[in-house]
Amino acid sequence: MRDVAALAKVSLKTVSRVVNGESGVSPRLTKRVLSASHRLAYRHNLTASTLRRSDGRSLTIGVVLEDVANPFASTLHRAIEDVAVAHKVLVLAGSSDEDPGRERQLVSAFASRGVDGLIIQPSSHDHRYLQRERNTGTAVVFVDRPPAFLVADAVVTDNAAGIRRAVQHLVEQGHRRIGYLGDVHLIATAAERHRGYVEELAEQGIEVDQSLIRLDLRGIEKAEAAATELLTSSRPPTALVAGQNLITIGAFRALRKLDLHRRVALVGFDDFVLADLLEPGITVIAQDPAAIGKTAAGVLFRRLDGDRSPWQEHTVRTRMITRGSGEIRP
Amino acid sequence: MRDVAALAKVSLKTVSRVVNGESGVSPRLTKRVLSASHRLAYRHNLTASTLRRSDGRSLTIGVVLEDVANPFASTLHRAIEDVAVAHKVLVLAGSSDEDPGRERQLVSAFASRGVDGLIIQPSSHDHRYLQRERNTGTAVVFVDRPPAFLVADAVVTDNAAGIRRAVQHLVEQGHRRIGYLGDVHLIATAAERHRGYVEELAEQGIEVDQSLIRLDLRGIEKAEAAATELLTSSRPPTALVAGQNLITIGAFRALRKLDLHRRVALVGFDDFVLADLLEPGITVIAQDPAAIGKTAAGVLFRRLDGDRSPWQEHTVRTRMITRGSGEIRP
DNA sequence: CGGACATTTGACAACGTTGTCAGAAAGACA
DNA sequence: TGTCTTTCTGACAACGTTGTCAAATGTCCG
Repeated sequence: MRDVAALAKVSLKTVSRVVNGESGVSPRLTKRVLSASHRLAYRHNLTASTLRRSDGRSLTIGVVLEDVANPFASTLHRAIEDVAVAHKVLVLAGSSDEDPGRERQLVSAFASRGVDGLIIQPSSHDHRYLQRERNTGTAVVFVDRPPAFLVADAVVTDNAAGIRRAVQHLVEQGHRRIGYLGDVHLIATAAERHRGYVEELAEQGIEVDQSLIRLDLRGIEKAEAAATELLTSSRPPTALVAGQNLITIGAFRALRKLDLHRRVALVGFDDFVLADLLEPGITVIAQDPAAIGKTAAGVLFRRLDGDRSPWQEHTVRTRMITRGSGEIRP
Repeated sequence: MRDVAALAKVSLKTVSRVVNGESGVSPRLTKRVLSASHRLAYRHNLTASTLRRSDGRSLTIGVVLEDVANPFASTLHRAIEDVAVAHKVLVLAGSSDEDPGRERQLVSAFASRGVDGLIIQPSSHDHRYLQRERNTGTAVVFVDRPPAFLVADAVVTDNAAGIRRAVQHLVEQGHRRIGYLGDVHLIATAAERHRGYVEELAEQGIEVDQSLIRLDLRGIEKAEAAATELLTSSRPPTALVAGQNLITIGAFRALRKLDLHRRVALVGFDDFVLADLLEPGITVIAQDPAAIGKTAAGVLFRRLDGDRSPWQEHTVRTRMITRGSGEIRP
């Protein structure tokens, strides 16, 4: 910048003004500065700029995801990026692998780099530690799951309602023995979904049969094993509800191996690519990760723009996509 | 830091020494500083640190991907992150959407933030502009596709060899009329794959029939249309090679709709989830994005550690996964 | 033409840290 | 005890910017 100023024969401050697009520099000088900075291939140093600025903005936000390679998370990531780009902001992303310690490390590393805001898909079960970041002016928004022990903005799927829709749909097809395969119960969303299942059965006047429920299933293999167990029991279900992506795939694998995939109904929670190309196509309650990400980023930037309204939980609705597996009658 | 120094009754510089783990601070003072910084909830400001340091390291790298939500790219991303984490480095990620202008904007935004290195999945067809970043000490590594007009480190899949393996496999099953569905030819990897197809046919003594080849297919729909066209022509192929992920899916869709999925063979390039659950399972030439990412990040950090050896192109091998669709005989 | 006012420009300090270098304290040895 | 090392500590400047404030220049009016 000093070199540019020298070449353009103006002061440092004038160059700064031009670079930042501040008003009050005559066109003549602006042009001189621009041509000088172009000739010297000058590049603005945002590190120094951030340090000096009164608001300390780094034009960077941090995103903590369960795993950047997971399709749900990476779609979130992309939606956030699209909003960020429109604000000339870049995205630092990190994977927590469902590990609370890792989540905190990432937040800390982001904070050290002076991010303006954080979007967190939480793994931790206590977010009071984030109070410190908020006090220093960092905006925080949670996605996919609500925060614990901290009142904050969050954008979540309406999990219970989604599962209730699935159960209702199966009852409409004539099912009464509907099994449920759920994820680790400690995860707030998994608990919500299980709650939806229980509530809708009650609503439909069907008694909950614990022998048709398997929880704490992590990954395809566990789900496949649990589904196989249910399906080969003495009083098997005529339909299955899978509480998560990989569980749906595991359940389908089990159905296929037992050659029951055209006789037992299956509705999964969360859509996945190719669900339509399986035989039968898998009926799912689809979440909308892109909408979640877009909403969350929107909230974040509104906070950064000074929005001081009360913290709010935003709910993104699910959509049922019928493809065949959920329309099998008992 | 000033407050910590005051509370611990030491100088600023001593706090700095403790924070950076420099040697030569007595255990007594170290302890005092640590407890003071803990009491004040002090957080090291990496922005200021980067600005002042002689090497200017920001402990951040930038990654330009075609789309962070694309499975191939996000797997790359995750593999890079894992290596970066081990070096206490964070990852800024951005999507170029195959747009050269966007690629340059991202690189520029990363450079402004003082990234130590760049990993680029290129969309641009001229990378001379990166010379400037390299001159300022930023390490650059290309992934998935080689750079153009710039000699640099790159980590790529052995595309031609992979496709040759596919063709060879189909010939072994007795096929002679093998169709090829390829991606936009401007993309270096797509051209490589097409080359592999042509070369292997020559090797096998089969004449190339242009009526069996469709190039420049972008997305599932285009691929499906092209495959349908080939399959319904007067002299249709008995086997198809798909040059990319989405093209494979499009081709499979076409086969399914024409009810030819058990009569015409299909081998796809690049694996995808659930390829094993389709009927028949899809035989693919699998790339290894995790290995590409890991290798690229390894090269990058070696460069940052001072490796001055000549630029090199690293090749990651493909693997054929047979699942049924490629083993259909004519 | 002088004065009031608006616009444009620049000098200087400061952001929070680390590199340099010199000084103080502690230990070793005659 | 005095001197010479060695180890530890701190004062100060500097990194590349931007905020503040005052000075310089331009414009308009009576």
